[in-house]
Amino acid sequence: MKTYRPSRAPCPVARAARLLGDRWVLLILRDAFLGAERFEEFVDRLGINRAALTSRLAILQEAGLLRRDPPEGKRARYILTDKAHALVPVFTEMAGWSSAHLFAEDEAPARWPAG
Amino acid sequence: MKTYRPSRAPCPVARAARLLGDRWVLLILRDAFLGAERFEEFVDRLGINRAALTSRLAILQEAGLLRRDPPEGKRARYILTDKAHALVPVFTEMAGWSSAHLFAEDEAPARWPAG
DNA sequence: CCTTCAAGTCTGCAATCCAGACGTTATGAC
DNA sequence: GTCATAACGTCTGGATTGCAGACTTGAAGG
Repeated sequence: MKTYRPSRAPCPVARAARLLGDRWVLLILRDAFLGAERFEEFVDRLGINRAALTSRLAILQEAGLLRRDPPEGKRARYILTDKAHALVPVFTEMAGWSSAHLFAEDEAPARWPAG
Repeated sequence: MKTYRPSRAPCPVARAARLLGDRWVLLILRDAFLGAERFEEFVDRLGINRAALTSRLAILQEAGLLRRDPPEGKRARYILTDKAHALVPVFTEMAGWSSAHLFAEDEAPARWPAG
């Protein structure tokens, strides 16, 4: 199981990259911003393998971006913390850049956040 | 060798995640923004494996973020394209969030961009 | 021609990924 | 209460990806 050892590099980009430089972490956060909270919900929406999801959820909890409610037991919800909500502008910038540069002219990027 | 198949998801975050959801890609772009241009320079600064660097440079060229000069042959420089320069605000937001949330109170984040 | 350096390539091994099966505990229907 | 179902993981085996470090190749300098 993949675990999280936070970076101690003095460069903030390097620290962020250790956490955010992972496809699943970015997609899980995206879906969490869009309202996903439960384990099965992430599995269904992302098509992620269950073991991979388990490890990413653990990483995000260790990093303080998700809180498990309840902390033990089944049927938990994964709730975004303030620290995670502070990431919204990063995602917004990323979505803006992506919409401008990763889509062909005849393609319409979906809005983010959705709504 | 890891190759780049761009995402065709309609969600811009999903497309960006395919490209930027990789620790090395983020760090290579960071160093390129800070002036790195040559293969050995990235190896020395990042401690990245040469094969891994080769694959990431190929991905960044396919994605249109780096241009190889000259296109063939040895002793090349890797130059950021306009598309890559447009990513600077994403890195700035990311560095701001990281500085605010990934550093303890008694730690001083290095500035980014450096200077 | 000989050396050095830049820019990869190759090899072998370790970590990670995924599909899919399985286990366990809550929850709701009756 | 008890039975069925759903939620939340764990486990296994095989494929893919990753890395360290040695090797290769071509250009430049002397």
